[in-house]
Amino acid sequence: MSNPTLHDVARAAGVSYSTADRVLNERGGVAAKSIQRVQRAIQELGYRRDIRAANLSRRRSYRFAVFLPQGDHGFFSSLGQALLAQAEARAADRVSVTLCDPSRPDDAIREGGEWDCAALVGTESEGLAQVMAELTDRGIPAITLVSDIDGSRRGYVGIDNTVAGRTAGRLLRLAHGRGAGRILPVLGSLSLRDHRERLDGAAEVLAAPGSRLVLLPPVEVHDQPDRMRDRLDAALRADAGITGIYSIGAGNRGLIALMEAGGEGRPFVVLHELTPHSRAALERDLIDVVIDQKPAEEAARALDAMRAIADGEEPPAAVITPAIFFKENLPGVPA
Amino acid sequence: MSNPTLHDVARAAGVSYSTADRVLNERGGVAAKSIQRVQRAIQELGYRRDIRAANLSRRRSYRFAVFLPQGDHGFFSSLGQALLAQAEARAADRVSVTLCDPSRPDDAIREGGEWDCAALVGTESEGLAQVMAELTDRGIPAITLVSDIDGSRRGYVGIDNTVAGRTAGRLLRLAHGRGAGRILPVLGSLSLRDHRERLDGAAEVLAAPGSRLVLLPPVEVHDQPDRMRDRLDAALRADAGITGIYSIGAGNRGLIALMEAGGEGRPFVVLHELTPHSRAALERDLIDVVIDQKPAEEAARALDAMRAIADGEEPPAAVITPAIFFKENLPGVPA
DNA sequence: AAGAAAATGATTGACGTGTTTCTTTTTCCG
DNA sequence: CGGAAAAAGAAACACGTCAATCATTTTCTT
Repeated sequence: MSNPTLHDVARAAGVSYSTADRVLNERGGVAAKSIQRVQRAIQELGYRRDIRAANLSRRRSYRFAVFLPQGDHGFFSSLGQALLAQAEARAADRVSVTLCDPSRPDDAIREGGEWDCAALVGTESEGLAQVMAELTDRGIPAITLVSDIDGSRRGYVGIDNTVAGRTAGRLLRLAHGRGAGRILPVLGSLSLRDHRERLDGAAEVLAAPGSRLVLLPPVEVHDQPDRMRDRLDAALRADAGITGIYSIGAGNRGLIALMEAGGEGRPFVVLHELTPHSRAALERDLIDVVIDQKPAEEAARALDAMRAIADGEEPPAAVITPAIFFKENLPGVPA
Repeated sequence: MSNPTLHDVARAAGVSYSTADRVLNERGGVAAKSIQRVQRAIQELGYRRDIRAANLSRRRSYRFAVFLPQGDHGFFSSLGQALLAQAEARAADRVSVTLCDPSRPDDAIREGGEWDCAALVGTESEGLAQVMAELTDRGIPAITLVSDIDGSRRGYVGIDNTVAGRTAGRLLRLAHGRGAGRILPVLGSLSLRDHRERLDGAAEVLAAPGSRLVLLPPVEVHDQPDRMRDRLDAALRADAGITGIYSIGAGNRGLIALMEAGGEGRPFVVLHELTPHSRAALERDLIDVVIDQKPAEEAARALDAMRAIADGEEPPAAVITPAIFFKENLPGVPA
């Protein structure tokens, strides 16, 4: 039989449907002997519960919360949009997503929210620990996005930031051929785990045998475009030998503006996240490489993982391979 | 109402459930006026049929066929495995996949197969046109994978091969810095559309202003490792100035063997598809870059598209962004 | 062995849609 | 106006599971 039902299982086990159901759904009150017989029948028949029928019956819906920092941050907003778009696309599966601001712990939405799973974007913001505690308190499982967090969580969806850093390092080395150079890393803050990991990854490759590149001490710009512009400008003036820039975090508008003003002979620039700004900068040869973590895919995987958890399964491993964009391989604008 | 049912629609339209059903499923025998009223109600309530309930009711299953060239071709076999694995993962959605050999037109499987949708891997093989005719004949919709095909098909899932070629070109330019060089393209056959597109993409970038690279005439090796090795060996001996190789198709075991034997001072090598061989070669510094079209993702998108078509929807656009792998950013071995 | 407790069986009505059959109402046409 | 045809309604069963209730049987306890 291609698709045995629970009735078939019950028959094969020599018990009633009720008993099979009690075993399957762990309702208790079943003799050990019967449990074994049912489980064996499940094994032998290769029974798998029809999730569609089950969800239909229990009027199941998937209510997910995503705690996403708000504000002027291109990547986060596009991740938010991708999440909402994905939820819309899965409306037939009764998936809904609520975006929450982690920095407002007493958010009304959060008060009333009854969620089946939550996702935390792992920037070490103030409210996040509080949110985690609250979720644990209420027994709501959580995964992390973008950057991992220590603590009890059920899975991580996002890129491997160390690998991303290594990628940047490799690209910088490629761009320098056999020549020497000085690379300036710019990041939001050293206290952010994802930034630190990227920096470490890059450092590893730049320090490897055969490299004639030097990684300078990182500049912290707190993801702010103006600060990015000022600090970077100062650093470039102070050290005329800088041949490469690795922008690890956000605030790249400031970097791009500087490159635009800078004239020819600019350093080789690698940065993260494909946004309208960075895309335009690539096209205009103001920067060289964009490493993108593909918010759309990340959103899809995040919902997959949260759904699996809500269904009581193990979330699938979801390490996203970041995309590398040059001027020449930009994706077509979706029609 | 969050999730209106067809009953709700019927009530809102002031007709019976039967009539609403007749309109929804286009069974005919409904007055134009009623059709309009029902459709308006669907619009206003934002009704969407619950596909799970619908599938449950009609005992729906998704039976897909994939026509995949067999034989000693790492990528195709990993794509095949990925497809089967994906089907297994979606067993709960009643998805099943049958792999067929396009070069055996009288295959027993193919004879008896009743499929809801098919996928054709678009290598211009002999049997493929016949398969397409057969499918059209039977009214089975089809999509293309890996390489597009002209003709009546409902969608394409895979990478943009022209963009992939441009990517290779850009990487080769990067690797040469401002220096000059001669690039040797190696491909299966110029009659294969995907190979041609990749070559064109690379040519475009290598011929762009500022480039000091020359793209040599392509060598055809018909995806065979020994031929790859022989032809490539001959070409490298004939032209000592070759500084880069772009391997567009398969048969890379021959290339890798040659690089291994070749000693130091080898050219910069870009090739396609991450396989155990190419991975090992990257790790051992025998080649430099692998452009991968991610068979697992391709399989997932292919099933998404086929399912959408089987459900009578428009398949989602699925242009996959190829991954670029260096030695430094190889994905971890899945645990 | 009687009674309590535990285990099991039997049955029922959802969930939202598909599908069929049969009846009733409306519309059309000569 | 009468009859046929078209349109609409009503009802039932199915799909596989969940969840609850109630009746029955088995097992355990004293």
